[in-house]
Amino acid sequence: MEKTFDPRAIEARWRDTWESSGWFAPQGSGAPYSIMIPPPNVTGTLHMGHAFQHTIMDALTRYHRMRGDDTLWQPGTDHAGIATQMVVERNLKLQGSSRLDLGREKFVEKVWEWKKYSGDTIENQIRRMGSSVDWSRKAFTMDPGYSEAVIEHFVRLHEDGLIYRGKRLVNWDPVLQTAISDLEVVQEEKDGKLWHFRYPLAGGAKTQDGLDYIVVATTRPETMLGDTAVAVHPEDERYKHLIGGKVKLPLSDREIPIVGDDYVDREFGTGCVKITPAHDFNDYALGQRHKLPVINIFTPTAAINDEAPAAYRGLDRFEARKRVVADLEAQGLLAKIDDHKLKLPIGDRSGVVVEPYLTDQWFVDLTRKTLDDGRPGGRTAITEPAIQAVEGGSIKFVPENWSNTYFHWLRNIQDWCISRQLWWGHRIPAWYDADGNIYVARNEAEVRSKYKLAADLALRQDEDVFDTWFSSDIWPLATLGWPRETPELKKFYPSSVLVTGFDIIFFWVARMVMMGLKLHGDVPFREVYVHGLIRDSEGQKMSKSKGNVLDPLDLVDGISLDELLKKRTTGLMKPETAPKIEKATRKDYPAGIEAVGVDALRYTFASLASPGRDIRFDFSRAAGYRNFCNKIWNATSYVLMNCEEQDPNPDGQAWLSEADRWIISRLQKVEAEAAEHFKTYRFDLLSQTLYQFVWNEYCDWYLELTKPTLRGDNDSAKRGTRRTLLRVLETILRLLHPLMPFVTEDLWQRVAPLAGKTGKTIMLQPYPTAQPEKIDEAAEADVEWLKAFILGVRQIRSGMDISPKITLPLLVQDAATADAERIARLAGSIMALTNVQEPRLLAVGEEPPVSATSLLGSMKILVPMAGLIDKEAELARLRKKKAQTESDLAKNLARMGSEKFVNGAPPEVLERERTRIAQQQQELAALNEQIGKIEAL
RNA sequence: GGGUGCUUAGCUCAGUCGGUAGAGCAUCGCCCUUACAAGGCGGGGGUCGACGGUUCGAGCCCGUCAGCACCCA
Repeated sequence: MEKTFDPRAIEARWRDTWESSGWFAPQGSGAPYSIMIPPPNVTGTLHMGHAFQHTIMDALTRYHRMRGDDTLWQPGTDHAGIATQMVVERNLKLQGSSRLDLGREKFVEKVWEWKKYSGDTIENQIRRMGSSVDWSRKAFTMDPGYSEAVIEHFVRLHEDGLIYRGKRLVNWDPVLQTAISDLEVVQEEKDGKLWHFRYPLAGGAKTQDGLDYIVVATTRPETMLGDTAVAVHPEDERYKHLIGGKVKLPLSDREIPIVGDDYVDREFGTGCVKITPAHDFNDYALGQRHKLPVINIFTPTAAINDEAPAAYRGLDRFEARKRVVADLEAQGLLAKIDDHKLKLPIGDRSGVVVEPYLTDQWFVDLTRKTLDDGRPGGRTAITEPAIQAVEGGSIKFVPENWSNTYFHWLRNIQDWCISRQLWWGHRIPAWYDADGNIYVARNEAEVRSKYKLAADLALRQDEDVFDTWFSSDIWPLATLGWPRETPELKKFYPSSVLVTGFDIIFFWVARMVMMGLKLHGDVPFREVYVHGLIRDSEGQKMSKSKGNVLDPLDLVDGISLDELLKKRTTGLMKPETAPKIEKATRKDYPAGIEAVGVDALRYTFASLASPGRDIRFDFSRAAGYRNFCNKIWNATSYVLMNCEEQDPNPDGQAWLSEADRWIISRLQKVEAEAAEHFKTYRFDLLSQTLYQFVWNEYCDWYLELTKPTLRGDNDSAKRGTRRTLLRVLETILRLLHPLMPFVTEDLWQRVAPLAGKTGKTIMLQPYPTAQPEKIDEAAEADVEWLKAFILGVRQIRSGMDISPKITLPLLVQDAATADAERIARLAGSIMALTNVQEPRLLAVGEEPPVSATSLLGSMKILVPMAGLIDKEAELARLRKKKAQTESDLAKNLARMGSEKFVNGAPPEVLERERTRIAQQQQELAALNEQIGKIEAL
């Protein structure tokens, strides 16, 4: 065996074997278990969040596969309409070309090229991480079959009257020139201005103060070109009398009405609000109530269009703002400018301010109870069932409180705008004739037959594509063959669990539930495990622009500082941030990043996966788990060295020592805990339990305790120990395998045959389960006593600074019968682990020589001081111990002295307290006696 | 404005049933002892954000406040 663990070689050895052997495909004879991967966007490469999420899914998948379940992990990728189109457009721009230069067909070809590149990269990353997805079923949201499903999805909803086309105010991204949904708009707080303008009153009207104008306040002066009213609160004494009158809209020379509406906040600004129905959602609603005209003043790129006065036409919205303000000021109509904090709606993809904009779009009805024709509306048919699925427990969120987020959103849901003015995506299956009639069916031929259209009637397909989420919302269905009733669909739908981040509960999770129920009558998954976000060590979100991203494979393989700097500083949207990024990177990773291997990285993710919490990624954790892998490697090396071909008669009679029975007993408890942690998705506790058991119990204590046995000459005991070493190790490897697949497979291949196991791979071996009958409390108590005894001796040695090479004499005073019996049985272990001579029990009344002392219950462990021990050091040690004991004892005495405690606490607590006090008093007496003796020297 | 989560050792975090606070990393001392120096052995380090309440007893339950993060409007 190689001396140290080399993750690279191991990973390379197993990756291909697993996949080419077909072991990732469903095959168990047990119950179906399935996980649908949240399909990564084909926008580039996978980041730490993906690696984290995939670790969890793979751990679950491997666990259930090992349990014999018929396990499917469905892989695939998402075409991610806007996001991918943007990436390709950016690349074109670098080459001096553009989407419009190429035209739709050529552009889409380019995107497919990119998709191939990005998709391959992503697949490769998934493979490298050891993710056991069933590649034979890999899917893409624009595969032909998938596309059919998307069309079916739309047509069915349309046939049920749940899809409509309408002219509505939508969020318009003037850079991408497409509508986007509410969810794709983020509100950002910015410092802005509040401009106050004078609008002259028409018809000689006057305010209460005798002014011939009113003042309106606005954060968006340019929209006044589209104003069609001024609104005041109907109860506002200042303006009440003006309602029904008009103002002369400056610059446009239109007269617009003054209306009263209680939407107006009297406290805000002047209490007079300009109303622009075409460019503000609230104004639009108010306009509808007052039947105001709607004047759209923007082009699709948010420049001023021909509806506005000639002077402003063609100006960009921000340019127009300056001009409007300047012109009003020139006319003496600018009253004042205040600083103002405002919320700006920003497109989450383009990063620019989006405009409320009036266009024709397709919507999914999610809000109507009943349709005009009496059929159920979207609220009844789609939204309510999705709420009920979680309320009624058909779907369970883990952690549970995410269901509140889910409910809140669904209960306040708006109709969903699903059309996008993009080129990359599923073309909407709707056709128009020259008269603007709309026909919806699966294809043009079906349109003609369905609507009985003449063969020569010219039809034009809708240019728009679907919102990406309108295709990913059927991911659990379409990947299994829906709308066809395939065997896979029957078996693996609903999937067992969805593993996802909270950021897409609305975008994706809720929509899958809605559509799964609507289209297939059942929920898409039984549980939703919601994990946190991966952040950097400072708690910042990782992003390219912040320069703090980590490529998971750079942790796996390691990366030099120079390489890392290059990666982080090239291709930045804002190249001027490069020096700052460089500085921060040099600070965080002065020597680059050391390779830790896949297993360690996965284990790190698991250990950090505490529920309801974001994760600060800390490299030192990964390094620690790399060491853990090495520890397992070396422990295996020891076991093999001592077990391989060591026993000519391995099946012979075996006697199990206390240590053997102890580790077997402990193993049962660990197995039970592991099962519990998997069930509750506590990968952090799982990793901790296994780490603790392997390192602190198996390696630190058990392996050490086997040494004297294996050096001894009791064949039966040696055989028992070898057998236990092997069997426990083999079990440990299986326990760890879902979290660290590579090293466990590699080691299992060597260990399993010796442990009497056969099989081509660990990944299809049964996951260990506890056998309660092997729990041995007596052996556990023996070993706990032994550990305490050994610790006592070691504390003396360490406290006295005695070299580990010196074999110490050892005396024991005041040993109880049970202690004496244990000493007799376990002396070999004590001697081996502490390098002492055989302990000698002092007879009753026998005066011991002056010694350094450790207490174990009522028993004193003594190391005679002659020639070995520093008087002052021992005194210091004893006094420290005494101080601790005194302080604890004082606390406990105070508690027992409290009447309230004595009267109120249950008897068992009081009993425990009394025992504790008695022990501490005894200990204190012993310490005092010992201190006195040494002081007297 | 409404909501959620967080605040525990120098750092990153566990803490289940309310019963004397744990891990990893870092740190200090000794040790290259035949599985492992990516290691072994031993040690130090905490007013559990603040205040109040419930309780015999609170890191944990309740309330108020502060700070941080996120979500929604």
